[in-house]
Formats: sequence, C-alpha cells, structure tokens
Amino acid sequence: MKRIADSTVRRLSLYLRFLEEFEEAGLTTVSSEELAARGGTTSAQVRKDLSFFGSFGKRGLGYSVNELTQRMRRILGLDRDWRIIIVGVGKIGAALAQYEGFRQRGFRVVALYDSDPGKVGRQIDGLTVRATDDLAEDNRERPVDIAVIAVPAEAAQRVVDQVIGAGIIGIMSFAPIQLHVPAEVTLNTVNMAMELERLSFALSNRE
Amino acid sequence: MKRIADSTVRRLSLYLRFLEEFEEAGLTTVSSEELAARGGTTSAQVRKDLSFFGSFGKRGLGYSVNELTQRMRRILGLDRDWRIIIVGVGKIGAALAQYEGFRQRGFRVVALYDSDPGKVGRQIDGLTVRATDDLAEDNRERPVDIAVIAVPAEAAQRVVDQVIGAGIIGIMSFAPIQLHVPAEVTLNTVNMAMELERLSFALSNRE
DNA sequence: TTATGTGAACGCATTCACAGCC
DNA sequence: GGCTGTGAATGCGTTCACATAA
Repeated sequence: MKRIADSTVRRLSLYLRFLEEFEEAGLTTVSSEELAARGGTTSAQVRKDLSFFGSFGKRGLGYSVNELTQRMRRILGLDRDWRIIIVGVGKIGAALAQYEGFRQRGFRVVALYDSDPGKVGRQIDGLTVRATDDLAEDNRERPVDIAVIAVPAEAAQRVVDQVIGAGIIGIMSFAPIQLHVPAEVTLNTVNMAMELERLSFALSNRE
Repeated sequence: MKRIADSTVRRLSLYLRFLEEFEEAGLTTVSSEELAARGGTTSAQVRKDLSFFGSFGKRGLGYSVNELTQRMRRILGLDRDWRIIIVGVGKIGAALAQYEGFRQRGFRVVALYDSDPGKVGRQIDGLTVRATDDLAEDNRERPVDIAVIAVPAEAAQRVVDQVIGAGIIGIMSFAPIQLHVPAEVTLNTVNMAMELERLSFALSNRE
C-alpha cells in the first residue's frame, strides 16, 4: 500500500469519532463539508484523506454514516480486539490499566508487569501484576499484540529490548526518552514532558 | 518571529535532552553530526533547526555544550518556572500530579481541582483538591500559567471554558476529544486513545 | 582542514478547481 | 444542481551542497 502520512492517520481517528457521534445522533448521511467543519479542517482535505483508501461516497449525496464508520474502523484496524499488556505499574501505568478509552476501542489489557518485586503480585483492576521476567514465557503461551511501556526513563530501553525479545512487535511508549527498535518493530512514543515543553515554547514565543 | 514548525520544536526538546546527557558526561563541545546521530536525524536538519534562532556554533569546531544548553532552555521557555494546575484528579490526573518529569523541567503543580464533591478536600502529593468552581477566584488572587485538563471527554469542553473564563491562556489537554478555544488561548492536546489507534493502523497495514 | 550556516533544490502534504457522477 | 474524486498547483519542511569562518 501507498505510504500514508501520519497527519492523515490522525485525522482518520478524528473522523471516526465524529462519525460515531453522527451515528448516535441518528444521521444516516454526511458530507465531507460537515465532517470537515466538525474537525476544523477542509472538505477537500477530508475527501483526499479518504481517497487514499477508496471511493466511499456518492456524488451529489455524501457518505453513508454507517458504511463510512465501518470502513474507518477497518482501515484503522479497529474491527478486531487487540491484546495489550502494560509494563510498569507506577502511577501512569496503573492509570492506563484502568483507562476506559482503551477498552472502548477494543484494546484489551490482558496482563500487567513490573520489575519491582514489591509490586509483583499486587491486584490492579482484576489483574495480578506479574514479573517482567515472565514476559517471554507468557507471550509464548498466549501472544499479545501490543506492549505499553510505562516505566522510568532509565529502565525504558532495557524493558523495550525485553519486550521485543519476547516476540512482541507493537510498542506504545510513555517513557520520556528516545527509544531504539529494529525495523520490524512498530513503535509509537508519547512524551508528556515534551508536550508540555511545546506548550511552554508556544506561550513564550508569541508577539 | 518567523513561524516555527511543530516538528522543529519537537526536535529542539530532544536536542535539549541530549545536550543535558552530554553535559553530564562531561563533554564541552558537540557537533551537529553527533547531535543528529543521537536523535536519529541528520546534521543538516540540526543546523537548520538551530539557524531559525541564531548562530550558536563555531565553524570547524561545533557547539559549546554549555552555551547551547542554555540557549535551548531559553528558546523553549524553560529558563523559568511555570505554575500549572491540574483539573480532574481521576487516575490520569492524579498520576500527572506526581509525575517527576514535569517538576524536573520547571513545571510546578501548584493546585489541583475536581468537580466531584467526593474528591474535593482530598490530599494528593501534599496538595488539597479544590472545587473547580473556585478556579476563577483562585486565579485572580494568584495567577497560573498552564491548566492541565484530565477530565472525562463529556466534561472537557465545559471545564476548558471555565479555565479560559478564569483567565488562563495555556492549556494542555489529555481528554480524548477535539476542543475548541479562542485564538488567544494556546492549546495542546494529547489523545492517548488516538495514539494507540495510530499504532493499530501501522500494525494492520504493513506488507 | 573541519564543521557551521544558508540559499537552492527537492519531495511531500495541503489546497485548488473542475470533471464526473448521482 | 450538488457533492464527490482527483489531477494540478501551491506551500512548506527537509535535504543538498557549498561558501564561509575557525
């Protein structure tokens, strides 16, 4: 498939949310213009974004809310459940484990891990925290799709190597550090401190 | 000032981290090439990024680690403390309140707010949770720079309006929703569910 | 000689504008 | 007539390549 820009994928996620809102509101048809207005973009942008994946609309009419919602789900890979684990059950990790926004989209947290013996065995949201060293064996028995990394910066690269060694190829990191992974692994990093710094920059540099 | 691309600002944050590492390692000079290698970019990119703000290097030599670190801090607005509040002390909000990564960069959490009467009065990390309705008055007495929004999607726009009404012009949102703010307000949103969706897309669409 | 700083070239994402279809 | 789908034009960020300075 043609390479899709990151910005396009982000917008697709937004479109899906809006479509679900429209669906809930009982609308059956939506135009690129309406979708654009809701998301703060342009109708041409919406049509271009969708055109990378096919022709889903009817000229003169717009898009079927129902059909487009299905299509978006399928395109984003959300027409299935994803088995995810969370490594690191400090404040952030524990919060993510219970985050409803994940479950709603089919991301099912199936296990929690931590390297701290003091945390292993603890119960969080119905799951027992396991030792990070058990990861490889666990994953062999019952593979997972995505590992969410929520450990301190110092431990992050080591944990990521362990996760990859266990055979997991999807990684979502919340560690405030630049991670290195082989090409066959897909990594997505959210650095919350960096996001605040972007805000700091924006606030400092406006006339 | 000339408009700076978002991608540039993100890289500046990275450079600063690397510079601090180099500083800690005792290095006094660094080249654009070394900085690039550490961050997975190119030396031309590093030089171009820096060139938007001035000429900080010496030809044939490179950059003074110390001086460039200072410059980066100032450019990013990190040569000062930022007073921030967190609105919404559910799992995510409480986790952020105690996040060390913020404090380290001069982001000082000075107050916590929640609309749930059951949470108001609770102690978290040495701070007493206050009622969101107190926000306007509190901010009049002792203004803050940034409000971090960590409330559910349904409440987010209302809370943001309240925050803006109180006179706060910097907002960092973790609510999984598209927020609307007037032009004079600077908003930065991190949508964790969307980030997982990007990963889902990437994992689903590779040959 | 070495590494910066920067115009120019390039490539990619966004916007335009209109042909095509309902 | 209305709205989509898409080549063409534009704008913007990245890369190139070299003049410049230590």
